[in-house]
Amino acid sequence: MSQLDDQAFIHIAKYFQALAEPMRLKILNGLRDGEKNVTELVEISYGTQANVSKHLNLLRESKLIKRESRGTKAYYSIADQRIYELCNLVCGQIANQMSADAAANEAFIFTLQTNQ
Amino acid sequence: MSQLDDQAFIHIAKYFQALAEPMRLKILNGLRDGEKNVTELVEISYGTQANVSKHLNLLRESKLIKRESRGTKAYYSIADQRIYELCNLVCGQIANQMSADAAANEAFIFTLQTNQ
DNA sequence: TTCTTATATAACTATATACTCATGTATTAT
DNA sequence: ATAATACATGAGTATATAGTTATATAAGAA
Repeated sequence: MSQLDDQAFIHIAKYFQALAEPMRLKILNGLRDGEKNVTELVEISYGTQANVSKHLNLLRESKLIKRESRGTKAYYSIADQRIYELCNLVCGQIANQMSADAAANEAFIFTLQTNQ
Repeated sequence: MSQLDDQAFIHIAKYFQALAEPMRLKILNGLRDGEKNVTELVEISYGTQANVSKHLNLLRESKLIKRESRGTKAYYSIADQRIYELCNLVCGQIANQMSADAAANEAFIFTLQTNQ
């Protein structure tokens, strides 16, 4: 396998890594209906301000979200419309439809096939 | 956010976590054209036998692949046909098409939209 | 049985990262 | 200028995990 491939796999792995954290999924889910500032995201996610800020920074570095500073507040939103496909897959109503012990994978993959 | 949601996010995050590792992506990519045994996967991935075995076990626990023991060999394959969609997204020819410094994210998301 | 091949796993190390607490910085209001 | 609000960030801790090395297990061959 070429070094080119290796780099590709590293890139893609990092992409998934950004999505591999419950708090970050919560945050992305919270951004589904439009931009929110940090305080709002803290409330939604039941996290601490410091921790949410860090996750936001990581998501921004991963190009999943973008930041716009207005006054004293920082508004975050999905960076790229194309990401909505993924955000739908990951954060959609699936979460609500799922029973606690039903495999999340099932719902997730099912949605991947049918939602497009 | 309900505890139900929390559980869902945890499940989905674990799912992504399984994909968030270059070696595991290599392995999954190696399985695209059908089952392979451990030795073959070791050769493909340029990993050590012990390490590949561990990744295979993790992928199996995540239900991404399945194992079939025949004789002294263990053959692994994609566990669920539905996972091919994802495997396509992640491990497809994109890797070859990408230049080393081009953002992997771009190619990945583009494929998500067009590849179905 | 003994040897070889194929795979799994235990012990260990190194690194990454999620989290908390405290503090820094920037913007607006008084 | 001072205070208050909103956010970011550094230091430190705890945990998870990728990797190596060495060993265990299991099946087939000699």
